[in-house]
Amino acid sequence: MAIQRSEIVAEALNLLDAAGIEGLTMRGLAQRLQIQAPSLYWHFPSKQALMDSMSDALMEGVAREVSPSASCDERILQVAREIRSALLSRRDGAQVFSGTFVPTENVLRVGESLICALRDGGLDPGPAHWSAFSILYYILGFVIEEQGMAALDTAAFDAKKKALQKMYQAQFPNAFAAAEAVLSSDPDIRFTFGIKHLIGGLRLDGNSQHE
Amino acid sequence: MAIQRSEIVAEALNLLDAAGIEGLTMRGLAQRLQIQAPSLYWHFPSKQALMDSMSDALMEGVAREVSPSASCDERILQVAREIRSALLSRRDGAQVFSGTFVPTENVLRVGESLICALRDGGLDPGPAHWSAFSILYYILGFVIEEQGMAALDTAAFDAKKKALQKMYQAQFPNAFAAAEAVLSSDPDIRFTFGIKHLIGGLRLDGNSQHE
DNA sequence: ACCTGAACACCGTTCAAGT
DNA sequence: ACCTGAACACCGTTCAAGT
Repeated sequence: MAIQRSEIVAEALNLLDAAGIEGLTMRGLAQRLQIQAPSLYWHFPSKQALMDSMSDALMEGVAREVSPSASCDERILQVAREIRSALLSRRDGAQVFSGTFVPTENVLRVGESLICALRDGGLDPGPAHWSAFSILYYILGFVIEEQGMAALDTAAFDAKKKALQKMYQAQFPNAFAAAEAVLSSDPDIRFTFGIKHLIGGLRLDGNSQHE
Repeated sequence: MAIQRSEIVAEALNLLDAAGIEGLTMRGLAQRLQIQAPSLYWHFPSKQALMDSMSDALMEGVAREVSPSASCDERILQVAREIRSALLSRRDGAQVFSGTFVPTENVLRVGESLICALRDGGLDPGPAHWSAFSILYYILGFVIEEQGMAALDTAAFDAKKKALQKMYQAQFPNAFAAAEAVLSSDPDIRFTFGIKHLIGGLRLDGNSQHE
């Protein structure tokens, strides 16, 4: 019985979880599927095409039901959190997703939900569109860094801290404080704080813009 | 006469320009330097360490002289443009820079300049700090995508457009319009529009917040 | 239509040994 | 201190051939 494209993608995500993006190899994937590596090239023209499908699959459950009664802020916050969760759900998920723009159904639906909420918030098409990208890039950048830090072993982590200590703290006091925060504060809290601030800056109707 | 670390980094950037991130190999670099690949491991413990140095070198000329007379908005805009230029100055520069946080002098100076401008704009340390990350992530995400699109040959580019056409335009009208814009509009204009809107949302003193 | 065997042209990294 | 030769353990991809 022939193997399904969807099975390959699902198993590729399992391999990603188990071995990280470095360990995501065509040979390793083939082995898990009990086929030979070249067979994969009948289903996908390249590893990149497979990773594009993985990116789409990552967004499978995101923005499925966006509560229409919620405020625009809340809808954006909800979708943003769902995107982050989806990227975090697999090791190095953000790195897989990053890179090239993939105009597939799941990705477009996520984009649509963000832009819709922004438009409902009173933004014109242009600003809504740029704002959606700002939000996506923020999430992607945040999670790439988050998963990158998580991938460091304690030795590498300490090395980073050491490198930072070696800089003159007095020379770049603000950047130093920011770097320390990245290395030590709770990412959930950082994410919520940052995304709320980003949303709060978008001048949507109905948020406390003038206070 | 022994080779300098800085020569290796400089040549690595040249190789990046010539061959892209896929073609950036220790063997290829060694050849350009007229040494053998294993010799590089006396100077750098790993390829990643070399790429960290490349990231730092990319930021070499950024935020060197930020005009103190300019408004906060203008200073941020200037630094943002310098960062984008720096990333664009080498093929796949944004991808090299992306990934792990590198707390080196050039990187910290760039961060410092952004946070300083934000603080001068009246932001408290926390918001200034998150806003700086939002701006950095926006730029990084933008340029990764920009360079990713540039790397597509015309066949791959057309394939993306075709994939987009195959989606029901009516299903995701806003995302569709946004995707079309990414594929066809001038990146310089898109960048300026997006970053200005992002800065404009930060509620700095002295910009037209209430209009 | 779907898969394999064998091969091509590479990788990053280690390590003993050279100078 | 700095570099080499040889090797280890891999890669993505192609392609003729099998079923």
